[in-house]
Amino acid sequence: MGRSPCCEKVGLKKGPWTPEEDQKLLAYIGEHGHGSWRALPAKAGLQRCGKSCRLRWTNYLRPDIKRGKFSLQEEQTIIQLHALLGNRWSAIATHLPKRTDNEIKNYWNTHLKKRLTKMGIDPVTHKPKSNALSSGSGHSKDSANLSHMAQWESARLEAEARLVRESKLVSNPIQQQLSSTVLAVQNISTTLAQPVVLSPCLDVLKAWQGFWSNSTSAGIFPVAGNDDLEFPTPTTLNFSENGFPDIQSTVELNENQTLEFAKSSVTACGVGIIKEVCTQMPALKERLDHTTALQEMSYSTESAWFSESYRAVNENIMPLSNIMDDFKGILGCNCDDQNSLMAGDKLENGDKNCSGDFEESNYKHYWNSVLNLVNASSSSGSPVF
DNA sequence: AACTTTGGCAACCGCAAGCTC
DNA sequence: TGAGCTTGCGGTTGCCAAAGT
Repeated sequence: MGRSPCCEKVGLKKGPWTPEEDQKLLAYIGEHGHGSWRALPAKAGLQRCGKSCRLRWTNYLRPDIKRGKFSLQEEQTIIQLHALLGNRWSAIATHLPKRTDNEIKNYWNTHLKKRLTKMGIDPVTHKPKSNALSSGSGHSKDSANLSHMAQWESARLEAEARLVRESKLVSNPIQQQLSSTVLAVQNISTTLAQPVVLSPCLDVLKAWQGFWSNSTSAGIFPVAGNDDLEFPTPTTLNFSENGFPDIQSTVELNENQTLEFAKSSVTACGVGIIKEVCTQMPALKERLDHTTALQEMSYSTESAWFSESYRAVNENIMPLSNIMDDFKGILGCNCDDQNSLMAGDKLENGDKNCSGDFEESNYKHYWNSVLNLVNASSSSGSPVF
């Protein structure tokens, strides 16, 4: 690839920006917008490369940047998102309005990472160091499940961020609908800042819940008996008291049902996680095809992708039980005990919990302890912080 | 007061993905 | 289709000021 270096020309200035340079850059962007960054320096009369200008603008000069000390809320958000996303600073930054990824990255490296280390928590794994070292035989599966949790959440957050960006640029009915969906999902995401760990099953299963609920209310599936979430025979998709599905047998979808599922999935949890679901299920992806009936949803690459995916489910009459098994396998959780997880009940041996509960419980307790320490130290001036 | 170490942060570097032609 | 270009991202560096000796 003949990629030309950014600052190949001799004579281009590097290093700290002067107030005069800042003024030139601000004035030019204020009047013309940045346009092509590569062409900007010459037009603005700057002896800088375009990349340097872009960095200066995005990390310092942009008017919507909040500077100064990070609030406790922001710290909590960073720590929790980092546990889920790792060093994906741009994704984390989307949840911290007016903070740049560079600023968050610096703050993590200079403050938060050290704090966690002092607390005996591995800032990479977010586990107590002793646990991280002794993650032995019995927990390997749990660790894998936890990894899946992080991957799912990561994919979802990235999709959210992408959709938010896109929604600012594109305006069509589907995008607007997605934008509102993203906002709703972000509201859910903000609960990450609370000392409660959301079950990784939540969004996916909400999609299923929404799907079945909408399908029955829309008459796509006949409802025998009542309007609640119980499912009629011969299908045996049941919902527990907390409203989460327990698929026990095969359900076949026609194209209309598939479309309804797609729509309700978007409504329930956004496109990103559905896409990730299908990514995790090669059987779906392998059978992708095109269909005019579902192309009405194809306003964006992602919606097209996932509508096609679910058409593939339809065409091959893939048993939903198989899909749900895949969900469970990916998540490592059957969500039978959603309430106890959400309520923070202590898990004990013998409980009917999913395979990932041990790790999830530890995870939850970890967050609580982290946040308690953060809160305590901020109020008492503890040397820990 | 002079020197060294540490902390904080802006900026740079290189890679990769997406876009355009 | 693929080369070249643009942009975004994450890791790293280097400068400067504060703190420590």
